[in-house]
Amino acid sequence: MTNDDSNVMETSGNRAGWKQDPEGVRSNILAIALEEFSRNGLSGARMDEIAARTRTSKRMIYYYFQDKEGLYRRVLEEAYRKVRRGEEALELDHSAPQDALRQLVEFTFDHHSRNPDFIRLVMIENIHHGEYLRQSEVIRNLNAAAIARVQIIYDKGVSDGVFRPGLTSLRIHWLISALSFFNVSNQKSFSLLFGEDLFSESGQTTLRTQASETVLRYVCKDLS
Amino acid sequence: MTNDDSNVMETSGNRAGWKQDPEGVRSNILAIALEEFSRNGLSGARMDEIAARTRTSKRMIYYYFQDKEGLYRRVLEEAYRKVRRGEEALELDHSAPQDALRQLVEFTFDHHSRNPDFIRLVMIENIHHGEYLRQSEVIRNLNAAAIARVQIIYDKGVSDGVFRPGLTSLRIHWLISALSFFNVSNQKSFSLLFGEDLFSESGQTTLRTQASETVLRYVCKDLS
DNA sequence: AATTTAATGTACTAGATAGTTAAATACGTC
DNA sequence: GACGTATTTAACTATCTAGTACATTAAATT
Repeated sequence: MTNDDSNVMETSGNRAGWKQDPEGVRSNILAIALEEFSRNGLSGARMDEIAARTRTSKRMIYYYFQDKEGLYRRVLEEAYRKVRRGEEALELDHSAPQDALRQLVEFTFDHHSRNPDFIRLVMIENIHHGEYLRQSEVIRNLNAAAIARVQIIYDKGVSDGVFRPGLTSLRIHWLISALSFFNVSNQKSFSLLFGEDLFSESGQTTLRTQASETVLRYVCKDLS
Repeated sequence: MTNDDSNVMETSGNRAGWKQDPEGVRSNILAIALEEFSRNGLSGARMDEIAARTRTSKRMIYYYFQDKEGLYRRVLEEAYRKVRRGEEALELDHSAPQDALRQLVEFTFDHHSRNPDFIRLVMIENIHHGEYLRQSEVIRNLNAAAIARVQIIYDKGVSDGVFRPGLTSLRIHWLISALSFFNVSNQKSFSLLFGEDLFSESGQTTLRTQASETVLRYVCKDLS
């Protein structure tokens, strides 16, 4: 009879007073998982490691996200959402087309540079042949905006007579992405093979200018 | 007495007549390992799977390459060597600078496109922060040639008065690499988000032209 | 021919890792 | 305030995986 109480006490330990906080727990898991997947890749990341760094336990990860791939998918979605939200900060519509385009390129360049975790996730996703990106309708709907932004600037530039006609916003967007993405994605290999000059603070400033110059020279009718 | 013979026979199986072929075995292992690492990444690749696809056994992989990382390092080195050998095929020194540069860009664009396994290895290596690239002195010595090739063309163009001065061969090489690399590395994510148009056969032809145009417009004094 | 060395095959193991089982605790609702 | 559901904990397991021990055969050397 009297033993029951003591048994319960013995195993209770620090479980005495915990508060429920589903949303907090979920977002805490996602934040840590983003770091781990981004650092180590899908197969490289360890569920035990993620769990340990979390304020909760491994069981909760499976409770909320089913399995490792489910967690990865949610991390990917969340990363895209966050980055796209960040892009909405840019406001440039009433500038001259050349200025607007320059601003767009330099903003994108900086934005990628500030979000290396996101870049790494996209790299990882490409390693996996876009398998998980393909499964997410959410993400696919977030990206029309990027093309539309270029389209507006380009159309204005053409009708102003400063941009050459015959280009497409898709290809201009591809060019901007290529320069901004590569700058982050291949920073390690490039600096190991060719030196660190381009990736110092001043090197990056110059490279950003080079990027916008490159795009402008590609799009403009005459060189300014 | 008489049992000894039969015992030996029973376990001998297909091991009767095998020939030694160290170099063949080594290169067979490397070729399969390249495919597996390139497809699945360092932590994603499975030693058992590599061994199974090999004409030899797992034991031999460890015999020749010590451990998984040792194998990966050799695969990386071999891939760089092979790709750099492929680049030596290009011969263009006595063309006009604009033509030479255009040829160089389009050659690089195609060369990357033909070697997706190599591109994937470089992506994977960047995910690993260039950890293994850093360890290989072999590779670091292979890359001066790429810059030198650009330098020759650029110097000629400047002294001919067709290229603008003040640029560096390093930055021009960075630009060429960015366009050629991104085209392969981000093909999956880009086509999933923005459609497959750029990656059809005709789309790629146009994109290659866009790449060389981009570089030329960046480098040339006046637009042709 | 005997002996040594290099190359290969087979079977195994220790540890890592994704995922589970079973039970306890908080919270909303009647 | 009793009851059912959502949330959380801790300990456990089956499997996967890198790496090894040990035996064996081909070639080189003497």
